[in-house]
Amino acid sequence: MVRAPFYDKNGLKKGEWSPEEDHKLRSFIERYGHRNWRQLPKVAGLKRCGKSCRLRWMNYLRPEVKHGNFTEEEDSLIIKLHKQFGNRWSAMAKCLPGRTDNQIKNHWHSGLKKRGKRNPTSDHVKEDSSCPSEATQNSEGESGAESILVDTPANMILESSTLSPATSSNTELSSFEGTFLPPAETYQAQSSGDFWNNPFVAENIFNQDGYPSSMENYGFELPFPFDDVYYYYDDFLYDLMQGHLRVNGLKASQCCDQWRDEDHKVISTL
DNA sequence: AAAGGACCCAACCGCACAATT
DNA sequence: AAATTGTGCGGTTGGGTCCTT
Repeated sequence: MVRAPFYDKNGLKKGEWSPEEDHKLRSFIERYGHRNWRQLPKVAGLKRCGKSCRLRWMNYLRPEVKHGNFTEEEDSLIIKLHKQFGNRWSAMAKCLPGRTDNQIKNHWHSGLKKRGKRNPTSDHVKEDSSCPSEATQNSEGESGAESILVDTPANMILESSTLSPATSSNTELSSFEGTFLPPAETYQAQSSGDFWNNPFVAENIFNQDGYPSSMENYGFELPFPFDDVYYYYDDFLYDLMQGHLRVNGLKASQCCDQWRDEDHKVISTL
């Protein structure tokens, strides 16, 4: 159904996502959110580019994404919205809760297009006040749709990078469907740790099988294979440790310069 | 039953734009 | 102000499945 997995010249995996990769990505985002897609795969231990991770999450793994056939109601709404928005799939997606721009685009090209042309006045859906009108669209761009999105609790997951239930890392996708998600503030309070914002505590980062912790000797752990990422390890760690990581109670930034100067041997002295 | 065309959809690519340095 | 980086969007592709002949 989808492209067979392969590795590009940079060693990044392309093509179909394995269940294990899905699990890693989902677990990581549920726990730490997504602030920086480019760094995320490195930290989460995925051999994927950030763009690929973002796409997988946005189009498939997000708990609020509906999987399954479009209803008649949805079909009619899409036809109507297409008249209003043209091929602006993301704008249309904002009016169809649980549907992604990619889903709508695919669905349109796989039949609805013909139906829309064949039966141009067939929409039996009432005027949807949650979507910006043509006039609003023209004068204010997508602002109307944006405000709707941000106010919806389920969409907090999109707007906030820090949310995530700290528990459910093993939950299957289907179990999320229809789940009401509390606001982001609640998640932050419940979360076991915010990888991107708060001082990082070693125990909070998962160190999965197959990803040995090369920094264990220094009192903290990181979740990816040392050998695979060593070429960017220095810069990445430096950024990572700017106030986000504690080693034996000290902010990593306090020892970072020393660590560099002494060729990475410093931390044992702390 | 087999062939082949149509359909479907996940994933990729390139571009544009906003934010940051 | 210019360059760089990160993100989002729309178009396209690859390949599995379904349907028709």
